[in-house]
Amino acid sequence: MLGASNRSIFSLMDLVPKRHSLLAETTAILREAVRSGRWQGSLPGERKLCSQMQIGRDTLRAAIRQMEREGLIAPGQAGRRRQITSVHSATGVVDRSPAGQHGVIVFLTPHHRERLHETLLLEVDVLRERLAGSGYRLEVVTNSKVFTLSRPNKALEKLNSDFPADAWVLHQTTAPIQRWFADKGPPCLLHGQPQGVDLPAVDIDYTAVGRHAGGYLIRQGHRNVTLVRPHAPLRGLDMAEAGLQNAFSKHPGETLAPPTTMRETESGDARALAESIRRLMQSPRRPTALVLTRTRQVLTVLSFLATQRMRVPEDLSLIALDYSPNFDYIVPQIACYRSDAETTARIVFRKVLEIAASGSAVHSPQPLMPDFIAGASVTKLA
Amino acid sequence: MLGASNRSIFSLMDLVPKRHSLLAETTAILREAVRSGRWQGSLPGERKLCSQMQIGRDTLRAAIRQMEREGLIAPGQAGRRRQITSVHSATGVVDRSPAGQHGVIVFLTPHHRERLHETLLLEVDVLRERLAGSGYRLEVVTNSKVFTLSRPNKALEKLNSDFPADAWVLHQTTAPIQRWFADKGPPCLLHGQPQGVDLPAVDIDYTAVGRHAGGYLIRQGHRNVTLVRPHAPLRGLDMAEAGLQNAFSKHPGETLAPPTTMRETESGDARALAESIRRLMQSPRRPTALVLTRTRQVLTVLSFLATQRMRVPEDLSLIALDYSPNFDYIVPQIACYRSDAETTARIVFRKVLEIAASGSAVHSPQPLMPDFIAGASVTKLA
DNA sequence: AAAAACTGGTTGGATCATCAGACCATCAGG
DNA sequence: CCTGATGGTCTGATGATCCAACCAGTTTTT
Repeated sequence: MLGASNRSIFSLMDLVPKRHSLLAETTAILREAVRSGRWQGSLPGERKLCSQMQIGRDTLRAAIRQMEREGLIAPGQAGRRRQITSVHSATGVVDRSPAGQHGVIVFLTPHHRERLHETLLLEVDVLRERLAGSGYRLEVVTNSKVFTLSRPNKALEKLNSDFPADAWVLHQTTAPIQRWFADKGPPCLLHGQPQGVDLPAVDIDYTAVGRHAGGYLIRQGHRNVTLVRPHAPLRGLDMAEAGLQNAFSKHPGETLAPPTTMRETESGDARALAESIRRLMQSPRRPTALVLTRTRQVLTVLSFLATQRMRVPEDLSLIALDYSPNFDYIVPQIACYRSDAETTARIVFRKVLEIAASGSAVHSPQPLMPDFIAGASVTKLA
Repeated sequence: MLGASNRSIFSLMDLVPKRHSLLAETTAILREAVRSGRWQGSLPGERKLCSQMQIGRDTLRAAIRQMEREGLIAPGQAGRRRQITSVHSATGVVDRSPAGQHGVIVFLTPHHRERLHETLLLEVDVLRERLAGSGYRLEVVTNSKVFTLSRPNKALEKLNSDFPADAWVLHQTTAPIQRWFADKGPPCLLHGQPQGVDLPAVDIDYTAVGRHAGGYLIRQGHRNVTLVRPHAPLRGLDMAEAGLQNAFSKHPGETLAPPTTMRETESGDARALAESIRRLMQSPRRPTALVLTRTRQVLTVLSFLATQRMRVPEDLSLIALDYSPNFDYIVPQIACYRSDAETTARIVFRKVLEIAASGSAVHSPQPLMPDFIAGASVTKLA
């Protein structure tokens, strides 16, 4: 008997207390009330309603805004009461996650699973761990064709029926995918920048990062800078580019030429990037510093420069807008922007849990700002 | 009934959302855990507990204070763990709860979680995913002090009582840890080489890898080779070293000087490794090729050589016994040995499931053999 | 026996959800 | 036209929660 003493009947899951959001509860109750035809035609006034529900007006309005998004209530007009548009529940948003039952969250990413960025990999793992503690299972869908199709609706419907989930986490998704989810898709959280849709999102403030990097390079004396970005049409990249441009255009006391942008080929191939860098370094407008948006670009550029017997930062400065633990193993320490995977995972976890439980969530109040690591890969010019 | 009046069937109560307090939930959960005899004698430390429960320390302490008032827990004393006063049914009465009960598997690794090798990270995630599908939860214990202690028994006992698990996966564990588990520890699976104990293990055949690498270098004309290994006393490293030596000593028709070995400093610091490489390259027995056992060494060596305007493979050939997806982004493609994380995870999954269910498992018949990727980082000498 | 690590206790400052109050422009109805 | 109700927006206050320190003891490790 003693030999079996270590067998545990306890799961760590038992230890994780459930977090409740007043907003989520409010939304659920309000949705049910509208759906069951409690009010005909229009809602009571906000002030009266929140006194009835014993909640603040902000909370009530957040819940109402959410239902507007779901199409249950028409957008409000000043002076008039809100109109109820539909009595039947849109997409059957039933009350979810009765205690003990297992829910499913799907994480959708364009990358191959084996090629997932280590920070993202860690984030997914932490997320999976936490979700398991709250009774949810995380499915990771990688390398789906929905990212390559120009008209992905059919594929998305199929994907959605293949993976019936309580909520989706959409990582680096394109505009058409986001639009489909916003229109008729299941509850979801954007892990990346929204592109013309109104969906809850969690992401880094790439504009601020780009601007900071630009300011730093300017202070270090760099006037000829090139940003290297992947081919993908992601808004985060646009923001980084805009932030960088902004830093150069708004620089006081001196008129600076705007930084240039180099787009990678669609394949993201290392050899192709190396060839582009070679041409760039031989061009008349040879930059003194590169702003890299992906950690893999750091490896490619660094190793390519080595083959040309060029040194970082003497011959070319590098600054990365992303971070990888591998940077710590590179000898001229790479100047970069580091965000904590566990922190991000925790935020995503809370939001996605709320979304899975209530159907949607309030929008993130403030974007994440990573820490700047001043490495030795940027040299100070005279 | 149909003729019922206009009088509303709705009560105002329906509209009032419930307010939950995290503190109340926490107290309830904690109380139940103590009452059911989850921990014997004393509670885990506050910091560990709140990380497990995913709550702040203040919240946890408030809950504990409440239970002190109830008399379930003795008042705390600085320096000592909290004692459970109400000893209730300490007998291992296994209340076989309904099906679907979660088991717990613990994955023990010496590395920081943020520094986990990407292949291992992927493997852990796949393992967690599969285990979740079989009703098990994977807990990852990283950076534990049991790896640095010369006599870790006490710490292991504490660890074991803090994490009651059905089975353990021991990644890169030292001999004393393995001995403790073999003697009185719970069921476990070694993810790495056994060191003087008889425990089920899953690992790569590093002897074969080392021998193959040696043979390949010899065929490419290299006669002066150095193996770079971390400081850790792991048998896998010894095996790789022995395999390499073996290839050189058994080479037919020619008597070769045995390859040398370079041990990293204990910290595994990039700058320290770079300094060692510098000395090595200036020594009279300057090697023509390095055999690297860790992927991070590839990054450090590569980037350090670049600072010296030395090129790979013209000035120094590199071959890695390990693999990282990042190698694909390095321009002279790194010769390396790649093993599939998903395959490894599948094997570990099956074994650990067997161990968790039965307490032991048959020993693995065949060790894993990774694929050799013939990269351009090894040059052919005359 | 000294050093290091861990323990409960305490503090101050952050963030966030929520609330309450105020102001405004708009609209309906007299 | 006036008046009151309505949605839209802003402010500051508050409490729950978290986090990073620091402290003074105790245990563990060397």
